[in-house]
Amino acid sequence: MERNRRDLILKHIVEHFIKTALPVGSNTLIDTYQLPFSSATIRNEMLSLEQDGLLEKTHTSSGRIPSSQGYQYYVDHLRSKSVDERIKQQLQVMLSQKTQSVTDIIQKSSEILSNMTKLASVVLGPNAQQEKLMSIQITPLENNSATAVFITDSGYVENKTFVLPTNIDKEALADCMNLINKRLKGTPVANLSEKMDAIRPILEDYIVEHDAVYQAFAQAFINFASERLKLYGKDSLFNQPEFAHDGDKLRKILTMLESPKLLDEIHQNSNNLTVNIGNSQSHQDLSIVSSKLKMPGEKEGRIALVGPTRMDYDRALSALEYVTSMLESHFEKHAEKPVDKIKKKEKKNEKE
Amino acid sequence: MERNRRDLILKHIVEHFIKTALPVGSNTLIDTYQLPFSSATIRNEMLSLEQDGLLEKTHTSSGRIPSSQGYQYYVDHLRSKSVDERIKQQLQVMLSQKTQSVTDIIQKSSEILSNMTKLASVVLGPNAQQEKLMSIQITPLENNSATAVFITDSGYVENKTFVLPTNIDKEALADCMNLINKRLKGTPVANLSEKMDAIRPILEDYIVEHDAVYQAFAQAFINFASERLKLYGKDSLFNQPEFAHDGDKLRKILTMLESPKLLDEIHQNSNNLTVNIGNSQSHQDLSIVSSKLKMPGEKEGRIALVGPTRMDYDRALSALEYVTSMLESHFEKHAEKPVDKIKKKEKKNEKE
DNA sequence: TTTAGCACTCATGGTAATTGAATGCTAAAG
DNA sequence: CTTTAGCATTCAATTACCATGAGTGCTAAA
Repeated sequence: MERNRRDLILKHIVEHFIKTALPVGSNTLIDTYQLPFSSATIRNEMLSLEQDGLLEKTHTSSGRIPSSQGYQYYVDHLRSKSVDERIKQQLQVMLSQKTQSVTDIIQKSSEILSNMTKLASVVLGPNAQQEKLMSIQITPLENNSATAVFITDSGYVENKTFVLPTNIDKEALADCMNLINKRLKGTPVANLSEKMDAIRPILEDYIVEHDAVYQAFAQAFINFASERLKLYGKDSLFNQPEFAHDGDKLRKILTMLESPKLLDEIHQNSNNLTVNIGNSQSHQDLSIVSSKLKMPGEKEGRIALVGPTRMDYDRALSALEYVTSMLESHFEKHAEKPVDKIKKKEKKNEKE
Repeated sequence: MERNRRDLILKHIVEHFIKTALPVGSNTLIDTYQLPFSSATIRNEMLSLEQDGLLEKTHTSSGRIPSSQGYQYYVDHLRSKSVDERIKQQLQVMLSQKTQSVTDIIQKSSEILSNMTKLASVVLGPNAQQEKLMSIQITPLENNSATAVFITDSGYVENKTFVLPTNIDKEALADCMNLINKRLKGTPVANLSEKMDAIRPILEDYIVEHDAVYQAFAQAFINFASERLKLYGKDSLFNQPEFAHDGDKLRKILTMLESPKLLDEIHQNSNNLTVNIGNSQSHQDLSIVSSKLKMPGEKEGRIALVGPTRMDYDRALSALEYVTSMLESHFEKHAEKPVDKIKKKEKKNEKE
């Protein structure tokens, strides 16, 4: 009973503060939630909660706000784990659309998440370093140039356009491409530069400035190394009152959102679901919740929601859990019973 | 003589206001620039300038700030057209590096511009609608999926990953790809959906859910339509005093910067060099200067600098003009005398 | 035509004075 | 032993007020 009241009060404080962004006092609490205790009782509990490090005061005679620990406790024991019906709906509608690529789906999911939670959502693709190069294709364009397209086994595409001599022999080009393809196919991205080194002598036969080409390719490979990251709903953060009238803070956060530090922080987590409340060395007033996402082909990515420490953890976590689990089962389902898109000519009659 | 003084005063007011972001009064003007007139004279001129709509007051007894017209007049007649040496240097260093793709070069130029002007720089690629499809390649990946890569004649690459049946026949896939390739190669992006329609009956031979595939491809083609846009140095704007302590305004601007309206606005200009001072319906306190950029292959893009109405127009315009003209001549030079990257085996001896 | 002088305006910044939401504590009531 | 009522106290936030000074427009003299 006692424990219950304590928890109840903490829960209400956290949730009320999440809504209002204002320190919450004993009377407000009673008035809004019609608790069957007196303000004094609440105050006593709050004092105890504060002594245990779950609450904080902004100044001597202010209401309480949750501390990081308070949030953590709330997340661990108190949140209601209720998934917003609108998210379920939207996700279902989205997933029911056919002909979507994996990245399309993830992107749209991320947008839904961002819209519904009013948080910035970050998608971290699988680490390209572990992927294998599937194909290199060089396509001659008009005007003395050619585009090289690199594809990894998970379907990640990187491309680079080069200027070529006007009188380039197409055969030589094709030869060159075949050579490179043969040697590099299947190589993990991480070992690409190494392998490039090995072909270098052979390259010299085809290419005058083999050093230049080497560097150019190496550059393209480095691009693979940069994490594949998408950021959605950055704007949502603007509407958070804690940032609205503090241009300075807002600025810091926005720059931070695009810094690699954030990536590191998210990427380091390998747990299924992680919550990072204000611990973020990158910025104090920021919290990150993230979830692992198994993608087709044994690849693993992460989806994260980033927002102010005072974020609606219940909503964010529930939504995140729901979305990732739905996505995973969707991917599984479609791996087993794939959409019959392409068939042999002979199978035509099986249609429908 | 009179006209001269008037202009001189206007010039100083504009430039001083650009520096300080503070309304500038008669005394300040004399003190800072040691003008050989009395404050009263300046005041008279300022009054006249105000009556002509070139200056404004923030309140009855404040100094003057330039109006949009004032800026416009300054841009048209008063600016010194001096190019910062550092830009020349940086650009030269950048261009001297070999093995850079066209987009690399443009991107880096844009970054230099943004750094040097402290403005956000926007790069608008050529309108993909006018480009022709050069090649469609479908690469089967592991795990029942395949990536389709579309390349236009200017080297723009679009890709899409699909899930495929586990038991897909590679031959059928190759056939299908060859068919699509044959029929679609050379088609302007704008006519792509139309042409797709034509192949539809043939597609049915290969593909069960030809409608799904049709839609999927159509979707990819639509992506071409979306302007190819890069935004750099957004952060630079944060440091502008007019936004620094007005989170609300900053928010509006940032959202605006990523809205399609901006694109439209930039894209509608076809002039060599355009200045858009506060006219922008998208946002009042924003100015856009943009310049046409001829890219290799008769393609045209635009580079724009976006910033507060109170931006250093001289610096911005000069830098923009300089950079675009340098880029164009660089592209021309390398079209005529291209880097000899690839050669036929037989030509090996010509090396160096 | 220019300038000196002057009265006037008004944003800016600082210092009270006031308010009120919250607290902690004590002592009584359950 | 727990809860509650009552009360003095604290302190952020709001408001009021005043002084400052940069700036203006206007008039009259140079």
